[in-house]
Amino acid sequence: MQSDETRSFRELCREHGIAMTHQRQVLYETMKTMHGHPSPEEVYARVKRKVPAISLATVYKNIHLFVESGVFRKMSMHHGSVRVEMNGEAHHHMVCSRCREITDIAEEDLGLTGRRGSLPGGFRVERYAVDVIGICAKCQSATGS
Amino acid sequence: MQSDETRSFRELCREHGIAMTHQRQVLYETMKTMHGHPSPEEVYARVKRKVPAISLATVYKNIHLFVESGVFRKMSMHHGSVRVEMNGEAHHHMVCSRCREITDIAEEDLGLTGRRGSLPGGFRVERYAVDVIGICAKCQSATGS
DNA sequence: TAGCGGACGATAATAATTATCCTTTACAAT
DNA sequence: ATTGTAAAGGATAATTATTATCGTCCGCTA
Repeated sequence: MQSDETRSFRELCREHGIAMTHQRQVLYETMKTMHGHPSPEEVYARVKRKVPAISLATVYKNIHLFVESGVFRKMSMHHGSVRVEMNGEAHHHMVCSRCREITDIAEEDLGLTGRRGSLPGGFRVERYAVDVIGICAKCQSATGS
Repeated sequence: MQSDETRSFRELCREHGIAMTHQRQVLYETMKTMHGHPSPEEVYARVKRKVPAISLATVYKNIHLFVESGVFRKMSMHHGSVRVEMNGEAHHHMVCSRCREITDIAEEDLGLTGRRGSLPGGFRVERYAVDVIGICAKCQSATGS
């Protein structure tokens, strides 16, 4: 007997040309429930609850695999470590230069219009990653500045 | 006797409230001559030619000090290590997702229009940091893809 | 279901950065 | 100019994040 989740994950793996394993499935489903920009260590801690014997190396290897095969997106990092993007919508980031907190902002709320097509030097554009650097509301009220 | 450079660096230090040392002066003047986004190791290698006894730790400590006190700007990193921005003009970055090379692009060449003022959540905007993710010309011709 | 290549787990190794600790220097007050 | 003190430098140990290695085991195709 095979659950719906397992069946669809098996298909997802096939689409992306990777083998389906128990660890990968738990990893994938755990990550899907996480919000924000989890670090490998945070993912590891969560997955360990379901698969206690899992190795941190496996978490790293599969996060990379997911990113390379396009299952998840790696975000441009302002944290000190690799982070994965759990928000599937087109969006960008507001980075507080004081407390380093990173908040998502929807692309339409940003009101940015970029030139599509090609850029100087024959660079082929895949996507834009915009970081808005500034001061978040919390830090503004904290110091009054 | 004191050279003009030394005199002005002494002033710079005073303005930023930091002590003036020989190592700091050489570090500062060396970095000013470097282009692109040098890594601490690269800066270290260069400075070593002038001050062979300098320690890598000193380079790190002072790069941080320069960034914190506003002498130089830290760039959002897509390299694996901390980089300092040596281009004073308003510009953004094109990041090759294949070879990781980062090239500057002038703000006007990017042709983006941003909404100034405040964003959702009361976030006060200081500046935008745009990374254009894509494939550079070299990697395009290398694989033909 | 057999066989093989890839995946897993444990852990060593590496890279980047930071902390420690002792010596030396810069700077302000004398 | 002299000196006291806090900060800076140098050497290196420690830490953190990540990757490589390697023997064993499992998923997938024939």
